[in-house]
Amino acid sequence: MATLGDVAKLAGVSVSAVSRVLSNSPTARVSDRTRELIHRAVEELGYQPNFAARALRRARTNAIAILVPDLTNAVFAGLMLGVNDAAWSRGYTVLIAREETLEPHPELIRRLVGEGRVDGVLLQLGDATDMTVVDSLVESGAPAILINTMRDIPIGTVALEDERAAAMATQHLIDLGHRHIAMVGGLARNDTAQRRSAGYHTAMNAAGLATPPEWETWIGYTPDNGRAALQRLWDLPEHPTAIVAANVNGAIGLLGAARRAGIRIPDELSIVSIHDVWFADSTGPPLTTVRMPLYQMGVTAITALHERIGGGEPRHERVDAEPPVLVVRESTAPPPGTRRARRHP
Amino acid sequence: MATLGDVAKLAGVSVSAVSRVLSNSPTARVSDRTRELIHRAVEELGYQPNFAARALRRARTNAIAILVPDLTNAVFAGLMLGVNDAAWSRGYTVLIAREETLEPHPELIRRLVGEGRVDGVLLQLGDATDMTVVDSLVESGAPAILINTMRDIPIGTVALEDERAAAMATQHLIDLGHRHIAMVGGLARNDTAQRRSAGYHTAMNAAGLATPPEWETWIGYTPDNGRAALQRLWDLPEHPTAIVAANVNGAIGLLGAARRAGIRIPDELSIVSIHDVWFADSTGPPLTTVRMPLYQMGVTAITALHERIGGGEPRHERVDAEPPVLVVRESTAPPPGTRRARRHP
DNA sequence: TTGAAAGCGCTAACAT
DNA sequence: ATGTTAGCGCTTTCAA
Repeated sequence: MATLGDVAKLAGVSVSAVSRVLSNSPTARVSDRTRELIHRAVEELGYQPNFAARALRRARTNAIAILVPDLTNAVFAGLMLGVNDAAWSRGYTVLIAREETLEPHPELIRRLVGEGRVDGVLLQLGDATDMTVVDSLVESGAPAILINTMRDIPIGTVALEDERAAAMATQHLIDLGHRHIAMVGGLARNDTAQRRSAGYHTAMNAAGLATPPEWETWIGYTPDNGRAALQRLWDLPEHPTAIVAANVNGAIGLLGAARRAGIRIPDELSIVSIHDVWFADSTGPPLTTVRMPLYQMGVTAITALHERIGGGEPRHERVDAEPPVLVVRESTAPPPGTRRARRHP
Repeated sequence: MATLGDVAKLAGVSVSAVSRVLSNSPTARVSDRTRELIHRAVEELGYQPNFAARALRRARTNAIAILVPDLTNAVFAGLMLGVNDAAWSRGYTVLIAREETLEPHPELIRRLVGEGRVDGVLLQLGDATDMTVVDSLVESGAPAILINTMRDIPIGTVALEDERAAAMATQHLIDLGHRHIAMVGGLARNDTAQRRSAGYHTAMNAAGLATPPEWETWIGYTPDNGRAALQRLWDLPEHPTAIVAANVNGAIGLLGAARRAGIRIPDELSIVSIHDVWFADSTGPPLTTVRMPLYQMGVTAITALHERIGGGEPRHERVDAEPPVLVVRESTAPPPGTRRARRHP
């Protein structure tokens, strides 16, 4: 590999001249002739700056890491897209790690940031994540952004309009004529779960509908959790006619469990979920969802991290430039007994 | 951040002693007392070796990159899992990039490897990828492994048992009694598409069944491609009663197109796909698939890349320790007219 | 067994 | 406008 020195020698100038030209800072005053010479030499040698040397010298790697609990989660995939695009366009490369990879969370972060492998970290907490991570992150002072989180801590956070999305989903069911609507939520300690629950309650209250506590589950966002939630709801003496699923993965579990239990969707039970995924129109039946601006959240997270790395104060951002949108498919319909009447009023 | 020098000073020894202890090479002979002193100092200062300095000195980053055409593809997600686990357990961090990120493929790779950001690259070619990439990769001499590829080129490759999987899928349909079986394949220049086609033909020939060329499409692996393929097959005077989809994403498109066209699955048309994804049991109807060892392929790819980085010759690996397995769900059934008879012989 | 010292390739302050 | 030079933090001869 050619080095700066090689280029300098070939061009017949000093290394600092080459460095100045290549990092073309506006303050660097170089004659056109020299610049020309250098560019020619760079071309001829196929010179590429050495990443490690540069990183060592500048104490900056221009790399960031994103830590997610689950690489196969389609919701995170949407997020990743935005993160990736925004990161690369700002000159960052993206390092990816699954949580519990190799070592517990705080060690991982300490290693990544402490060894100077990355300039900052994007962190999507999982249900299983030990919450002390956040404390140790705060303590470490490393530039980091918590994704899908909105909490008053001295780390940056970005979150979606969860409450609004849940209210929209709930309202859609109310508009269809449902009065018995359940909420299949996330873990109670998860702050998105809290906000989505709040949105559900807001919409229900506004419509004057009851929300008995046994109609709200707090099990989690996975397909398995969704299955468990349906089980629990169906063990109740009275069943809801519709469900708001706080997460699309849970909704998919719900769908599978309903199929196995012989519950017809949407005839007997309507389901609407928060988060849209690309295969939502191929589930059985195609799932009605509220699409969230995940790509945009990825972009916002990188922007925030970039600022933080540059020395900015931690901020708490809500991604609201693009509103949630209801995508009506075939998993929602008027409640049993009212269909015909409503369809042909 | 504490440096080696800080540790040395605190321990009252030289930096070289510290370096030797921390990189604990077997040849390094250090007294127990010194070692003890050093460890204590490391502990006290919370020392972490600087990544850039080490990389500069050793001309090794212990990072690898994986380039995929599409971050949201669930098939690649399965692969990523294996790659990630295997990489971290060997001490590599994983850098991820979507193809066309920022710049065309060869530049990207040149930058990643040429600047010494990573020690090697894992590359999943996409349908849209310019094939000159491979040439320029070969020419560059950078350690790289082509995933899902089996070609006689001086770069390592790893591939699955595509032919076998396609034959299994086809045989499943034959066993159900189908005689008119179509193949919805990938692009002809894609070598997995060729192998899957071959498997289909093998099974069909062995059963003495006809494979008219118009019953084999070569459009591509995406859901859209799947929709287009169904369209084309249904424009034919005679329809197949079953389809082997060379890729699960295409199969999902097929499912959607069938639903929209009012074709009942599996009653009128059976569909089986290659590659299983986690939501395959929630599609409408749940999709019969042939599951491939994607995780294992990721592990194999990292192993091969690691060897290559260590100076080994490029090898061409087939991932066959774990055979493909047929996962029968509800998208396949005996052909129309034969169901009752076969179910109750 | 331990230490001194020479760089790895680059940037930036300083000198010319 | 251009060149010289001192490190960034680490590994690794070489000497003691």
